[in-house]
Amino acid sequence: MTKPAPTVRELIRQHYSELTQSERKFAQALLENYPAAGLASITIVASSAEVSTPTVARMVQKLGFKGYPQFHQALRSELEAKGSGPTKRREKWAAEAPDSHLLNRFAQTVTRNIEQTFSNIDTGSFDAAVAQLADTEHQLYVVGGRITRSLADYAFTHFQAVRPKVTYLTASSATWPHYVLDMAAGDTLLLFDVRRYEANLERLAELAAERGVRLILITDQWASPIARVAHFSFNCWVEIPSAWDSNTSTMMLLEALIAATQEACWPETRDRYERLDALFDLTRLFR
Amino acid sequence: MTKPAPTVRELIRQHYSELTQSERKFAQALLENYPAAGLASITIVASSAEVSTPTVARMVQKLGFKGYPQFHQALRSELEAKGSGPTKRREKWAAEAPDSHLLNRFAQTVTRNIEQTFSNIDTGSFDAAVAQLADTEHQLYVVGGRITRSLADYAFTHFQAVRPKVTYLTASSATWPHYVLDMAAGDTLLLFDVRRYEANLERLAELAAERGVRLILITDQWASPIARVAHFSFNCWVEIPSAWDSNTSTMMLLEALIAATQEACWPETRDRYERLDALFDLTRLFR
DNA sequence: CCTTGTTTGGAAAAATCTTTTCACATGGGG
DNA sequence: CCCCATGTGAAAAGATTTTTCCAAACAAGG
Repeated sequence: MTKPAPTVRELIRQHYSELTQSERKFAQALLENYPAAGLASITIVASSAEVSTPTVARMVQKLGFKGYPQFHQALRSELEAKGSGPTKRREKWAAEAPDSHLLNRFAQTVTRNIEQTFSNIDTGSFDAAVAQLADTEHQLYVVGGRITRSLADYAFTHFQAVRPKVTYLTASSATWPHYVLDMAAGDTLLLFDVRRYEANLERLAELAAERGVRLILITDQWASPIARVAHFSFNCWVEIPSAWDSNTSTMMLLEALIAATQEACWPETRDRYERLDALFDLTRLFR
Repeated sequence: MTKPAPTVRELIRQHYSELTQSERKFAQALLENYPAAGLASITIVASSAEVSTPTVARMVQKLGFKGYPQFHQALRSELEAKGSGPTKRREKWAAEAPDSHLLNRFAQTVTRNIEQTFSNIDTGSFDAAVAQLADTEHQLYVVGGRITRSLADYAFTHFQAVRPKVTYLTASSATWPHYVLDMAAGDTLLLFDVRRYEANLERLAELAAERGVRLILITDQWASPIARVAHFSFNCWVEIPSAWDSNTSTMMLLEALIAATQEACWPETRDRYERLDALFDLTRLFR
């Protein structure tokens, strides 16, 4: 069984009575700004607590560390543990299944990907991209790669319901130039490109960018080369222990964009949904 | 007025397109364990990200720092500012965004859906369904509804890579009888049907069931009527505060099925992937 | 006022870390 | 197929940090 590894904070409390005056001065400074005040070099840390370097060195040894680097390392480990701590780790996902069941392992990995994806979104860019997607004055084009084509398709289906002037660039890249023909400055192109990145897509992005089209790129954590010319790019963590990549986080980000766009386009969108429903009812009558 | 001093996270996003491959590798490592992963010495940080020391040194200069110590200092300042801020640290998804931001609300709802979905999966059925999907003796058909068509398409793309004998039933339900013609007992039909449930799909399911085809249904929490004739059904929680349903949990379940099927079909699947890669390389040569 | 034991910080030596240089590797373009 | 541009890491050079040592300062008791 492994020992619980006491935190530096606990160690200080524990050894406080043995500490000398200067050492206590440093201990106070550290506790008042924990743990940041202990993460610099010993010289900086010492001078900002207004004690000498050897005082700090002696003290960390009293706490049981071999030297300052070990003390430093301990603080960092604590911080790291804390970083992954607040995220409520679900032990088991599928009810009565062991942790080792593929379902649980898969759920854990993908959840981690989702967390990473969302915590790395810049809300400013997100809002700006949504404003772009909600600009119904201009055309919105959607395109995806070999795998992400399905996501582009999903995006198209929903955006078409949310707003007018949406065009889906078909899977066959041979026809893409036809679409570029009609692209105008101010239009928006929503691209999906996860590895392995496709040269055709990149070329399309360049052509569109040259014509003043605003590019919104949804890519993976390693970033497609298109990121260079895109106005907004969003990175999705997609890696799973498998021969292919998981697009659950991609899907979730896409849906977030759709939800935000819908909100931005309200109430015109509500009107569209009502008309759409009416149309579905009509097709049912015909049958 | 002092400048807002961008965080290192922001700097990385901002300069991401200029970064080289190894630099990105380090950037990823840092983002995944932020900021602890950047608070050690440059040598330690570099080796734990599996890049060389100069790579890190060059990168921090690209970010605008004079050297590694300045970068280190910036990270510590951020940490310090965070620690002295409001102690009430609620779980946030998008960094530095208020809880009320759509992104965070959306993430919370969808995460709840995912939890519900996965904790309600019966692992026995899951394993049995996977065995069915991995049965390469028989044909596998995939079909989806108006919205879930994209998911069916995604499923098709991946299952086609994993195993032979996979057929995608096109969007146009008028042609579905043609496919039914060739369905045989023991074949598998993977159906997606979330509300609003489609009569065409139900009719197709009945026809297939009559012919001894095994039905695997992926539906929503309220269950499509097809569940009555399906051999396995999986319910995905899809409700979000919106006019449409979220299919992130559906996507995740689908990917879990693909991952499990891939594992069940190994090593034939590996062989297929290798051949697929070779074919892609060939098409690149043609261009 | 002296003595003794302890604490403290300056300074130098030792160790470590950071930066720069340079040669090799890699991959795209002619 | 070769060449060139760019990216990468090994290693040396330089800078900093960590540690050790020691003398000065200090407090308490005789």
